[in-house]
Amino acid sequence: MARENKAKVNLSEVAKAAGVSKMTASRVLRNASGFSEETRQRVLREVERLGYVPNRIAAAFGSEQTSTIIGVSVPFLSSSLFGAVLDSTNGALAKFGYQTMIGAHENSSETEETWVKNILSWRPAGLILSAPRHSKATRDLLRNHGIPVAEIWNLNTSPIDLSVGFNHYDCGHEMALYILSKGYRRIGYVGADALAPGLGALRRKGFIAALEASNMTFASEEILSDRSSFYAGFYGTETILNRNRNLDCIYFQDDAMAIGGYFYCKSKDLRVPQDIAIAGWGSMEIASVLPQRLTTTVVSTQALGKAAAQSLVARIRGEPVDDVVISGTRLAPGATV
Amino acid sequence: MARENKAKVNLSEVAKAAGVSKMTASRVLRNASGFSEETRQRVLREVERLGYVPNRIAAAFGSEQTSTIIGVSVPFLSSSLFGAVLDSTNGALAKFGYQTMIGAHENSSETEETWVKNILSWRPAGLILSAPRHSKATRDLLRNHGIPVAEIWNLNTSPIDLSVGFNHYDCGHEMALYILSKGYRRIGYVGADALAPGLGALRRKGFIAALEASNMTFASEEILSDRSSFYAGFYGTETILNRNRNLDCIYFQDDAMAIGGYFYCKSKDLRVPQDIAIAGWGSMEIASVLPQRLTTTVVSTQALGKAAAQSLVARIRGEPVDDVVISGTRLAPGATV
DNA sequence: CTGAAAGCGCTAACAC
DNA sequence: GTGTTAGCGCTTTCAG
Repeated sequence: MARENKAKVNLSEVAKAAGVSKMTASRVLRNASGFSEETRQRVLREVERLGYVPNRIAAAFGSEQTSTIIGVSVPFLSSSLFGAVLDSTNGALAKFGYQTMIGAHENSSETEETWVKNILSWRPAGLILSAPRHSKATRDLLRNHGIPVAEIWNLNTSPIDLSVGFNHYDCGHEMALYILSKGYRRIGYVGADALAPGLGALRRKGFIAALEASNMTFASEEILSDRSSFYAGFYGTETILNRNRNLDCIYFQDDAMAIGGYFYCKSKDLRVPQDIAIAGWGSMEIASVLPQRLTTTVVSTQALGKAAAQSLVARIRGEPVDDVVISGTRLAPGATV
Repeated sequence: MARENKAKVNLSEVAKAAGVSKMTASRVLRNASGFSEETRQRVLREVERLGYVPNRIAAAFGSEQTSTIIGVSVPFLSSSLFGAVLDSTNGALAKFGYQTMIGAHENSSETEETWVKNILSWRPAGLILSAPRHSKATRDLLRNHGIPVAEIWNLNTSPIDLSVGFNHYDCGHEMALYILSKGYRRIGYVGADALAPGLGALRRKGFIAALEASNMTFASEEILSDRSSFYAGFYGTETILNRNRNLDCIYFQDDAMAIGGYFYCKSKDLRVPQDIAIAGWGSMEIASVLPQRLTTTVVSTQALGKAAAQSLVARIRGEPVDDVVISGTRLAPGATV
């Protein structure tokens, strides 16, 4: 089946058919002012009849020199946390009339840089970035372009432009205090971002700071060179417990790993939290059906995504916005600590 | 911080700086032929020096009348199954030099139609759709445009253009035969797509066909008006078991629901599969850490996404492709049936 | 191997 | 309320 060129109807033809000028037709379609109701009707009828599909490429080109495309980059499109962010961001942006162009940076600044360069050539109205760090080239590029940019996920107090994020450091710090308050003293850490430290590393730092304030430190750590997953948590827990059978609590990089760890413990008939306590971060839907409620930090990825979209759009429109927005988190005590 | 207009460097300036014509610079940048190595060096040096960012909007506009944008629509961006599809599709498309523009149709033909109309105005090179059905308007629009379209997820034997999918009907049929072979006779079904039947409904049909061949039918069904989730499975199982305590097996719409159901059963101290057997569809990463291996149909969302991207690109390039590609599925017997 | 001219489909600016 | 005139930054001819 060869590709043919159909759908060639353009504004001129619509205008001609409606007996008006291109300009008037254009105004009607953009809902600008400057046409009578009767004209409107006539133009819209022809649009319908001819099956006219506007050409946004031409529109973006011929006008403001910036499209209604918004580039959104996340670590992985298959991440459950970022999937929710994408969903709410995309929904909010669509309502504002923007289209989402996606990218997966895989926690690599280089991959992100390549993507940014690429996406900028589409003259997007704005960008949403989620990587904890950007290469210098990326930062320079964005600054020079003067394009609205919302950095999300991490809270960046001196953002390129805008920042909407969670305070990961505080999350870790708070969880450490909670765990200490419950009397645990031989605490381990299991993560999976050895190759490309993400925000889990920042939570870990906050956690360690709280430990050190009590003259403690992690009794053991296991940071895999992997991507966070249920199985990584399972395996990491097996490894750390085989090395250090004394642990009475493990803080995990996130809930997926914590749940994996939980099931490892269960598979060894360890009682949670009596034999070993478990804490995660992030909250996952599956937690609602598990036998025990997981102690974790609850975050609203949906709220974050929406807030980011709103801030970015406000910035694009030149409306006043806070440069830094903190998205709330809440330590949710469960039955596993 | 007001938005300024920087990065105004365009091809002309690069060309002038390099002492060549726009055309030559253009050729170098597109890696077309027709320039000397020395010219190439000079142009690239100026590109670097001036921080030139190509304008793809102008390029798409000025040339083939079709961009390198590919529109990809999935039910939800936060779905774990479709997240994986998106990830592999996006990765494959990026390698081919395409950009992904996303949409979430939420299992509504209307939402999809709106999105398709919108996306077509970007003159995409192709589209990937995942909805089981499209509105007539959508189908007409796509046919008239003659744009390459890959319909994924469901296997459509008479696709608009291309189809890459799983044979959901067969999946259900096969699972029914397996369950029957294990001696189960009082089988229930739990789903969550009452409002907008998706492909789970097709698996259910295949399952029923196999039951009917044995003069049986579902002993009980519970199809929630909800979105599939772990909790929906938990709750649906509670509902169906309260209504019919005789069931010896439940076939779930998908793994998320099956896992939710599994934990409901566990919470009631039901033995699986002795008291009640459980089967799902789709395979999820968490299955690797559960106490019992779930009996399910394993599908490769990654393979599907990649295959779809490859077929679509081949079609765009005018290379020969199979119109219909079946992505394999495999019944994986576990410990829950 | 290189360049000049034309034009893609739309919108901004200005006239009427 | 409506039309006219340019021109956005590229690429596609077509000449050299």
